[in-house]
Amino acid sequence: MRFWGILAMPDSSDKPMTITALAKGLGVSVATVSSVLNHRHVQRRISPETVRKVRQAAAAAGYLPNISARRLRSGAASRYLVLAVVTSYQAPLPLVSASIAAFHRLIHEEPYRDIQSTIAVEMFEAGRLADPPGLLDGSRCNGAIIANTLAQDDAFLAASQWSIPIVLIGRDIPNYSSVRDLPEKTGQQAAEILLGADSRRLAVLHAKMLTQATGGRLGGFVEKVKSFGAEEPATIISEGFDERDGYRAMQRFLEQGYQVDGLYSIMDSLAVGAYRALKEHGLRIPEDVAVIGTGDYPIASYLDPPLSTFTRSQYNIHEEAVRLLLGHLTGKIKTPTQVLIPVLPVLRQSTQRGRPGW
Amino acid sequence: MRFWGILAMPDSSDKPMTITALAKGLGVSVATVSSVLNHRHVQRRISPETVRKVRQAAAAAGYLPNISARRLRSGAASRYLVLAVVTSYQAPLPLVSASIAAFHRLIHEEPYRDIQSTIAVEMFEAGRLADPPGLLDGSRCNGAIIANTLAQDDAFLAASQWSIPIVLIGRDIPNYSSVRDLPEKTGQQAAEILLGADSRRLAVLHAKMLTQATGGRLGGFVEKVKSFGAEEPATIISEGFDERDGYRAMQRFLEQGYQVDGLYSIMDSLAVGAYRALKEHGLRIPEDVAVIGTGDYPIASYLDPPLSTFTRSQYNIHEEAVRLLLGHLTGKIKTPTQVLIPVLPVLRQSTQRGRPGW
DNA sequence: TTGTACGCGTTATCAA
DNA sequence: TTGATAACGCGTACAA
Repeated sequence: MRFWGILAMPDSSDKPMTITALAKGLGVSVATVSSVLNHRHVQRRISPETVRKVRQAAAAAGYLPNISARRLRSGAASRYLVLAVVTSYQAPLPLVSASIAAFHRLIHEEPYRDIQSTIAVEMFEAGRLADPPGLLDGSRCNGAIIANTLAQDDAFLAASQWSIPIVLIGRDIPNYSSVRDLPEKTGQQAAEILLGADSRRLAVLHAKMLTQATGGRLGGFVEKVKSFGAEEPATIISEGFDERDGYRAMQRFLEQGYQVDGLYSIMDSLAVGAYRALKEHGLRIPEDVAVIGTGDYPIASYLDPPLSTFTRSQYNIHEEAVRLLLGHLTGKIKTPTQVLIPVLPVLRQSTQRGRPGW
Repeated sequence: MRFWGILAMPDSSDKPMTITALAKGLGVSVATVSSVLNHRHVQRRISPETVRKVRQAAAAAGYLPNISARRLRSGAASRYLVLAVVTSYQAPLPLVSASIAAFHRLIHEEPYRDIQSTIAVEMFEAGRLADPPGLLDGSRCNGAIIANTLAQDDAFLAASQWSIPIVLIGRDIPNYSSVRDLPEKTGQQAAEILLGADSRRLAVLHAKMLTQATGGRLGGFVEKVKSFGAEEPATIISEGFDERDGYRAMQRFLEQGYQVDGLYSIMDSLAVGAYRALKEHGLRIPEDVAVIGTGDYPIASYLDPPLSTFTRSQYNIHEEAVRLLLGHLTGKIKTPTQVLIPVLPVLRQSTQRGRPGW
């Protein structure tokens, strides 16, 4: 009987298998094990019997190589930067790909040409940014972009000291570099546009979970409507962020008999769902209800009618964030830097109401 | 004189800066440098002067910590698996997030609970999968999912021997595990559906760059139309994959006076653009032109009219790929395994033509 | 207030 | 055909 059984034991306290342990168990040297596991046994002329034994033991023990050790040993490792995109499980994922795309685009540009890098995606439960290990002490990455934090996460950030450069997206915390837009401003503009389209019974559609960005838009919108002296806007709350969520929330709202002639959707995806609910209720856009979204998703201009919205600042935001992070890493930027991205309205047909000829 | 780390020195032969070199240059010990760089100088009671010197030297030299060494040293490192998602720059990025999402979802499920992992995103120029270093020899990751390969990449794969488990998405190569659907079948079904909707002047819309999946759909479609004895379908080729590309290609096609009463779009995103071009040309969907897409993007059912398409197998594909990879890593799966994901039509209004009452 | 030495898991070199 | 050992860069216990 072989004592490999130990290793397959689900007891999580046991150390992961290493080449050394494997070698000891088999009574051979680490060099032998290593060469077999790396297909170098031919050139090293290991006996077939040993090869078999090693392979079997490795498989039985569930051996997996330690990548950090391999990289360290390989030497090339020291030239690799590990850059992390940190986001919450609850956030819409396509936004992550905006950062990844920006990383890969920029890393090939001139000043960063000879940086070798790995992009890692780390995720945390919304509100529990403190959980993922190795972030603070820099044992996971050389630098990180952190997005989609909630208030608790921001508090954690404000209280933490990092040993690696960090760039925040969508919020501003003292001593951190950050990139964001002015969400309150966006909300205010949305209100102005709807009011300017002669809408007076306004409503705002947003997801249950609010970040600093979406919360800011909501706040700016409500505030502006009030200050205009108009009726306080109705609030339509969806479960999640996608089209279906928007559809359901809007449908429920209309079924309850609420009236609306101007709708601000905190995200374009929700507006897509709202479109359908409105149409199903026989309401015409923009004649009966003017609609404006946020984000300028690619589909916005292909909706029927084309959706008014605000520029897709996400792309710029992520790109600027990557630029900041690389700036910090290369020493070109030395102090915390805040970047503000303007958000501009893109007016299409969905808000052309009461203003023929626009 | 100062030397600049990784970046500023164009001479790529110089080694990156380490704390050892830093310490030597300053005439202090590595422990001192390390403690300063990790904010432990207070507890270690390093003199302010030394702290200042170390910080300045580190900044001047462009010192960046070696993450592999840190992870190795931290011990926790040995429990981390590095899992890579490998895709091409030219592929649509949201697909990447499908894999990442699947990883993060599954890694928290029961059998994998105590696996700690890092998700790395590696990208290559389409057709040059051989370029990114460290993939083959397993010095970058413990396992990888590879998607969006072109023919050249597939040839490279067929000829390579890997030291880590690999799962391919969308193609099938001997000795590899893979997950895919049957694209030819999808194309054939699309043809049947359009022909069944009494369309006879068919066209197919696809991007210039074809993968095994998109090429398969195209082939299956054309073949089926021919075998039915109908006129050979017109081919509409777009530059890229997004809505605008679809719009432009379709618009050009219609401007040249081509007639069409049934359109198969290889991807839903292209169909979104085609919708607008068709409407702008005064063509009604589905009365004048039946349309069917592929992918069941979330917006498909919110288009006007709702778009017929094929199930969004991407999600299942990526999830199954992750499952396979984890299976290989944990030793539960020992031999190359091929998984086929069925692709089912989702019939909505855009193909309800000539069949009132459907 | 600072320095020395060890070990993390690998692979390559040299020796046997 | 195989084994012992150095080295990769880092952080820290222990020593001074």
